Amino acid sequence: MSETHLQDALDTLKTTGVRITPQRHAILEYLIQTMAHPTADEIYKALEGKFPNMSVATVYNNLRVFREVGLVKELTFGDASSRFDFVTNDHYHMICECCGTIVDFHYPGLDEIEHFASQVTGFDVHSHRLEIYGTCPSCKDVSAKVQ
Amino acid sequence: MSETHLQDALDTLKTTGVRITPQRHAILEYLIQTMAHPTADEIYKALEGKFPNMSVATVYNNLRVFREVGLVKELTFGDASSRFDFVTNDHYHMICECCGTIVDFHYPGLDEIEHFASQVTGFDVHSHRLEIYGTCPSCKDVSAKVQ
DNA sequence: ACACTAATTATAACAATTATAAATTAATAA
DNA sequence: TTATTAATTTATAATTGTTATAATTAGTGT
Repeated sequence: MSETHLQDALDTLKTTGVRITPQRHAILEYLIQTMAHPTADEIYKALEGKFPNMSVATVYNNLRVFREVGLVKELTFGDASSRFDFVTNDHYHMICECCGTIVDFHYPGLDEIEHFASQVTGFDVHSHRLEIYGTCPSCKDVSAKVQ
Repeated sequence: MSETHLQDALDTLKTTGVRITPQRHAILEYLIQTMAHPTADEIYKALEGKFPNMSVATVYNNLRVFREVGLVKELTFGDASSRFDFVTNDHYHMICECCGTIVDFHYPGLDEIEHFASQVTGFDVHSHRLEIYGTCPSCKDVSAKVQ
């Protein structure tokens, strides 16, 4: 399954005329395999073993390329650095305000609100972004024990 | 109307034990009056005339204070700097991907999806964030003319 | 008006990201 | 397969948004 994701991604690069370098291959592979919505620096550190000479700039450059081609989404929260998410089917993010964990969940698209907003504002709608914030089960446990 | 907003905000500061300084007064006033969802730097520049000696740090510090007290929301998009929004009643943001304009629109809360997500993930839900991206009417006009 | 403490200022530090230029390399066609 | 060429990587410096620090200033309750 993640194999086909990788293959599809590589095909996308090919058809859009983006060269497939070992670094790009590795970054994509890592993004697809991880569940962690990593930062650029985390990706950089994760691939340090395989590519001791890789520059941080390469990670940033390629994440930008992937985003432009639509393979990757950039998530910006309040904190310092962006997180990156390989684009699969539609899903939203539930974020723990205590420990920062991000969990994916699926929900039917919010067409209704998109349509409403378009009517009210006169904008053409392209996309939307939704995140839900709360406390994850394990942080709930911890705070229960502390009390 | 914005008068009462300001008064309410000052009351909130008083009851939470946050000192009311001329700088804080001015920042709040500016945030309430503007429709522009400004960045910290824009606020700083807007108040330069009134407070020639004010430091950027003061703007950042006070925006953090206001956020902690619940008077202000911090909006982080893909671009470099955060934008700040005085909290009134619930509204969402429609953002033009062409020129960056942010327009508010009202919509009944998304309780259903919050509840669903809570069920699926086991999180306690605190809040959510929704933005819709598109093209504003004036950018549509421009691109129509160019063609 | 005084004292106490928090807030402001000026400055430096920091951290994420981007720009630059030289060296390398993937893709293409001969 | 090899030569060519333009894209990519690397190393480094620069930039920018934001935060920390320490000294000075100024609100607020008495």
